Amino acid sequence: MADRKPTKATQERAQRIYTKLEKLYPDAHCALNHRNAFELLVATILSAQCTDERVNMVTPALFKKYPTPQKMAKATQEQLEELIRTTGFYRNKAKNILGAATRIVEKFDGKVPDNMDDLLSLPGVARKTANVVLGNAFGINVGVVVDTHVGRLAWRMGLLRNARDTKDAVKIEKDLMPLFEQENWTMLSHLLISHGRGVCNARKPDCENCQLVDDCKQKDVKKK
DNA sequence: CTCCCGATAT
DNA sequence: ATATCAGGAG
Repeated sequence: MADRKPTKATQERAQRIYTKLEKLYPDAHCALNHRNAFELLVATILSAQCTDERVNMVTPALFKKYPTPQKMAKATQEQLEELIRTTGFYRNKAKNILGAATRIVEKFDGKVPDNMDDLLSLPGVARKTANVVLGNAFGINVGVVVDTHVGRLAWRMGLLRNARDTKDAVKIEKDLMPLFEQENWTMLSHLLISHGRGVCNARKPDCENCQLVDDCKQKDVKKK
């Protein structure tokens, strides 16, 4: 458990990266359309292994029919499945949003919880989804949202202690937290995701047009 | 670890 | 054909 502090060089690189990203994406924000915490919670559950663009195609009809936890809790799983089918994993997701809505009504007075423990008690909600809701719906920075983009970028930019952790979201989160100001944690994931979607994508990173190559390991890998 | 799973890019 | 997309549960 050699949980050493990050090196000063890593700290400085992290700050440099954040500053550049902030200038590149001054209006970075949550790309999942939502009007309140409940909609964001549902949209985030639906976003698993699916583009947020696709999620935004199904949520208007979904929220029109089931705008509140109370209404959604009265839906049948089949009704929900039909509306969310194109997001993939639709049986699990329908069961989870139905179960989450039901639990919110029964245990949380119809309101989406604003703390980590209660959010984690909802079906289909783990740390990533909880961090999204806390950060974007409640403005609470208790952790860093680690999704596939954040994990990939964190590794490419040399912000992880060891490359083995690319699959472990919790370890990635623990590596990232001390490198950035807590008040910036939510924005950090928006910035990394913006860059990860547009430039530093998984398939074909556009290193020629990347402003961060100097702080990136991927450029060496790509030199084939 | 496996499974869930449709849509899109390559 | 294969990889990937704001993951989570068993």
